[in-house]
Amino acid sequence: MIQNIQIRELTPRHLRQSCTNCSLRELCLPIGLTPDEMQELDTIITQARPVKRGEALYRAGEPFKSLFAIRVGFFKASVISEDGREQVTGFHMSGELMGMDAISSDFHTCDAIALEDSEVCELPFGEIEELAGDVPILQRHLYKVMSREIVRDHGVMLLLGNMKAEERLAAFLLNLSQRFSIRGYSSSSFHLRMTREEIGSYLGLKLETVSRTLSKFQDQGFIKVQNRLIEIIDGDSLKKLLNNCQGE
Amino acid sequence: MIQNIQIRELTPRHLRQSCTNCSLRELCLPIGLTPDEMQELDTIITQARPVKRGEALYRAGEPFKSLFAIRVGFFKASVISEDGREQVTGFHMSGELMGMDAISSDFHTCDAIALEDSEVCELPFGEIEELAGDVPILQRHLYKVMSREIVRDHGVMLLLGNMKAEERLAAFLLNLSQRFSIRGYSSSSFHLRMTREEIGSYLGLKLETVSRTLSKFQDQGFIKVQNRLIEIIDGDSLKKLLNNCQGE
DNA sequence: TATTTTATCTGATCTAGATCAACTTTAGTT
DNA sequence: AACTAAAGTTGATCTAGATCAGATAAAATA
Repeated sequence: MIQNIQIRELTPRHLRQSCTNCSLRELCLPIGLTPDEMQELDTIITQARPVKRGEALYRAGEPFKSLFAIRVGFFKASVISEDGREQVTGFHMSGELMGMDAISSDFHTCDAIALEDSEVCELPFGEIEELAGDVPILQRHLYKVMSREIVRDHGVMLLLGNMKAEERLAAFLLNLSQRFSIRGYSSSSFHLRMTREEIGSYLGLKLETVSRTLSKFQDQGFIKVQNRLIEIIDGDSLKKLLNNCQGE
Repeated sequence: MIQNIQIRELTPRHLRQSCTNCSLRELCLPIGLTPDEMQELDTIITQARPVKRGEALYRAGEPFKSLFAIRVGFFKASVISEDGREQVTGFHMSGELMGMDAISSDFHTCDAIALEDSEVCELPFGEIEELAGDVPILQRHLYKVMSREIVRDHGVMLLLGNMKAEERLAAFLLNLSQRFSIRGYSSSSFHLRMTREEIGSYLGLKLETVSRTLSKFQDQGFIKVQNRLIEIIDGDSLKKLLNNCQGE
């Protein structure tokens, strides 16, 4: 089930904790560190950095220095081929870690673009790595986060390789819904931060198909669409659409 | 360029070194360990395990204990949806590491099936992890290998989301060719270990389309196809096919 | 507020690749 | 070697989604 692939360690409770500095406590790093270890982690992490809508957090080809944890906001990650075609590889929201693709070559391989005014914590990878050598739970956590990204990518491959347009859109909406819900936002009503074209790029569809399919869902009474505001009226029907493609 | 995404640290020279035990020396772990560290790594790694063609190395849902390094042979990794549709997420050959997707949840999320008689080294993850805490170069290497998998997956997304059937097949053949070449095998003549259906699953195409496209390439004089034996006659034309989709 | 510019929707076609079907070849098995 | 099952090829159709085109509508900017 594509909408369950995005397993999270975040819970609304964690999000609700006060977040005085840019610590990862509330973000994406493990519960279970000692106060000392926490302290050390905090010293590594630089001040929160704002990224305005439309700005790049990093771009493919830039040298890799840090991972980034999204504190608030919304990003797209995409690979651009030389002729300018864009493949969106993911949409990322608060509490998620970006930039792991860059570890392998020491250069970023994607662009990361803010789709709304955002704030990130910079995690200098060298220092994180060093600390991880001393703090097994942190090391383990990094492996898990990277592994989760791999699992997520496999889910997208399944979607792109096997699903029909309606199934892709349904999976996409349910996945967003679930992720907003986990962060304490409404699961039934949310604002799309991306264009139809970006959705299409992610789902391997043209923007017209995205638009048409959303309209169709609206006609069927599954959702209500007002430009980028989505209201999910009948999530069960959306899920059924997905099951048709997976469960017998 | 899809065929360049698979960056490797292996060189034919490494492969040609004698390989007395199942050590990772020749496989996929870093050059640069001290003899002592090597020693320690060797003690962790259990005896080479044979996997017969058709057998599963592991299956989705099984508890995760170890990563596997392919010593010799060829595997496919795939996610199976409940209705039985298969999405092949990758083909893996000697020197590659499998099972990293399982770290996130402690359960395997893919099936790994041998496509020819193979041999793997089992790397108990708990112990590897522990050793990595003491051996920064090993730790770094693990991060890199996982990151590389993420990059590879993004390449597949680009392929599935943006490319036409001919482009996909061309990318696929060139990628295989390159990987065989790196391992000291011919880059211009190789045996496909997988069925047309498995190729299709990986590339998001039906087996008929795979078959037809291979025939077309043969008619155009790009390749020679004799069942599963592929001979690349005009690799430049294949590359040009790819450039059409990427370079302007 | 007026004016661009950019995003979205919807209809009318077109087409790449899926689907259906029949046949051939290869590989396993007795 | 004969037999069976599995894999591959090729042709004929069909269709989901792409493409092309024009009309709105929203958002950014002057």
